[in-house]
Amino acid sequence: MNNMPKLEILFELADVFKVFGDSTRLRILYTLFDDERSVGEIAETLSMEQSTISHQLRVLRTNKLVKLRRDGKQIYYSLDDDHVKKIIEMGLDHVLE
Amino acid sequence: MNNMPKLEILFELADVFKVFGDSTRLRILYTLFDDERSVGEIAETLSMEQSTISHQLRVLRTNKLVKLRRDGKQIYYSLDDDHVKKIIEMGLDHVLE
DNA sequence: ATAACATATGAACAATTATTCATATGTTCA
DNA sequence: TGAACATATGAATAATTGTTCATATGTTAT
Repeated sequence: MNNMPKLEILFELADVFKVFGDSTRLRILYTLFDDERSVGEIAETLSMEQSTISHQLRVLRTNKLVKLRRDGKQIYYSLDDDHVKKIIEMGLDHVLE
Repeated sequence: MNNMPKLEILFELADVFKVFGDSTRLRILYTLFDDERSVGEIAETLSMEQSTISHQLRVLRTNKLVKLRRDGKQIYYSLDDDHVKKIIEMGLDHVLE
């Protein structure tokens, strides 16, 4: 895999890593590691403002890292992709070595 | 792997992803995928200022993604870690799917 | 229809960061 | 020693971004 991807792909790639490059978003993703959670549950778990969580969930959704399901008044978010866990664990390997 | 790491680790993890979250740094890393290169070679390959490359190499070095070797006037950089390729390829998988 | 609740959104602000320019440091060779 | 070259560094600037506050949208039950 020695060929540099096209610039356009590189920008997308950088954007994906940018999404992982924020501790709030990482915490949200970890909250969703096992199960779906509503926005309120996530906010309470992390002791952060509902608005902050909602904004960041939008970033995660735009980048296809989480998906959502509406159930009545609540909206439940869950991981959208198996890559998510793998990418995080790869990064963790690097950090912990 | 359902346990959320300590906050301190999460910050470090976010920092690592932040490093990958910039297209210039990704391009530099790709330039080093196969072989070491001097700062000047990298700058010329990417058609970017020597100073820009040097600044970003420092970021990469601080985060242990590249290492360096001096040879005369030139300094040759190379990937420091097998994780680097793997993390990038994981991200690329996500982008390309 | 209206109240109560859950979530999303827009504007504003503070903080971070990538790049450039100018210059400093370090190395080689005459 | 001094000139030429390679790389690093500091300051300045422009752009991006995370959070908060206030409010809008959407849903349920009465």
